[in-house]
Amino acid sequence: MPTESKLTRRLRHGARLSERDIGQLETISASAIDIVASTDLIKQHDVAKHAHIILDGVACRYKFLRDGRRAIVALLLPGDFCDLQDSIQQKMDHSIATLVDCRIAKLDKQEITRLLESSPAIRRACLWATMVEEATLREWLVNVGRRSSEEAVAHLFCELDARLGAVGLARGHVFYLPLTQATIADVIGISAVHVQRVIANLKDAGLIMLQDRVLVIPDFASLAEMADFDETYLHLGNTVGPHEQ
Amino acid sequence: MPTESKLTRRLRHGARLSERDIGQLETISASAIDIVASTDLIKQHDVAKHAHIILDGVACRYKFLRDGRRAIVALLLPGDFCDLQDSIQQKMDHSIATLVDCRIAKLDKQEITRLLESSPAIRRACLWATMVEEATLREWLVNVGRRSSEEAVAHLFCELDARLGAVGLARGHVFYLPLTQATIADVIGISAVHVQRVIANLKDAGLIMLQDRVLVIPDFASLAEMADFDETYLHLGNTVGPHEQ
DNA sequence: CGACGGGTTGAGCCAGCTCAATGGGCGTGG
DNA sequence: CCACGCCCATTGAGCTGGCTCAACCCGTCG
Repeated sequence: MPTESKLTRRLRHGARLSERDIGQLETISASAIDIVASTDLIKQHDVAKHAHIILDGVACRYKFLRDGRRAIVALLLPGDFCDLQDSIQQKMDHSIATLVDCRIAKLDKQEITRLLESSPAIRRACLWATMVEEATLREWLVNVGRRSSEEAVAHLFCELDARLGAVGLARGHVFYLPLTQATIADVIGISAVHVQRVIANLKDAGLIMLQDRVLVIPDFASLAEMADFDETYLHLGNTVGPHEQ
Repeated sequence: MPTESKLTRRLRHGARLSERDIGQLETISASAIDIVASTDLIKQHDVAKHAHIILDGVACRYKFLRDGRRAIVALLLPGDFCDLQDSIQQKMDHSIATLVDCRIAKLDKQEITRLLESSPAIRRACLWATMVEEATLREWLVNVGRRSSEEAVAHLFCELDARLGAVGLARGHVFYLPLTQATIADVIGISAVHVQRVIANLKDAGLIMLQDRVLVIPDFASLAEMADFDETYLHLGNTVGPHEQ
């Protein structure tokens, strides 16, 4: 099945899905709509009416401080839920925006409930996704709080490689990196110009190649080593699905 | 009821609990045991066998980097669950340790299941607690990534005031602060020496008083203002329970 | 009484910041 | 088709918040 959606590919890592489950997910994926870059899906203080699922492109959760500083607190990649739990909740404590053109499925509360009640495997997969998201937040906190900027950027690249690889968007440690330096800066908590210098250093050290948004990690082990990257927190372990092709 | 446990007090913020629910929670609370400071409850890479609930004292989630740097990624206060979801999960991606002497309830998987299935209100409260934890992680990420060290420490104090207040451990913006400067440093991602200077500045500015571990916030609004503290993310809004005495 | 865990203080250093200017790619309007 | 503007990356120069190292102090506990 060459057309299996990113959502299915992602959730396969969280639970063993039946044919019927996959059918469900594919139906949802098929309903996705296009949304252009830099659109807010939900704004802080709004009440979430639907959940969003990214099928193509990249979005982020972010917060602004009064003086305009921005912090990005999550990157949402294909296969990721944006607000499974948030949509149950009351007021959003952050905003969500697309970073590039995206294809996104929207589910209202009813559809979410129906999805969650349709099968234990799907429920398990969604719970898994939530836990992975929380674990990722913790790892980012380490990244921002205790790693040098070079380690932090390297760590981010390792994480993206793993996460994109898990949905088939990275092969052989080569992938399209859809982030501007300013975006990376707001993820790591440093300035945009410093991102530039850090990337230059990583290039000089031969740890990465990056041109026209294509990132190549020639020796993943070295990069992971300098970044202190340990992918346990992504919990991709129980990969069940086919590593076809 | 002067002896209502911190667990009950905390979960009241997440759902309207019945007498029966409270009975459950009080039974659990009564089974708590004492654990001395600086004990690991669970270590990274272990598989969680039980969930822990803090009833007294403070614990933290933390991670070490290879070179010994430490990052604290959560503070666990009375009424907090340590690992509701983790205990469903496989390998821990972080450790949990007590920071001071604690009273802690341990639940094995069976007891967790029984608790969650005992009532929808309790289920809702636990879901709420999980979402608040995630929201707190996001706010910390902002703190560490985009706030100055003074703002960050001030923000932490505001958060602790709100969280401790929610379980009756802070009154009139005065509370016992059970953290060493080194601990605060690992929360904020700065050095212990610098914590000292930051606290000195906050004192000089008249924003806090701190002596013998007792923190007084004479003018909460001012501190919150400089810290850019907005307590939405703690979702204490739907307080239902009695604000007695 | 010595050791140890915290807090406090000083001095010098450096990672990462700000400000500023430059250049390329691309879309839009004339 | 060109010109303009905008977004993004790049580079230089000087500044500073927070760091490290190193004392020293105090209270507590064995």
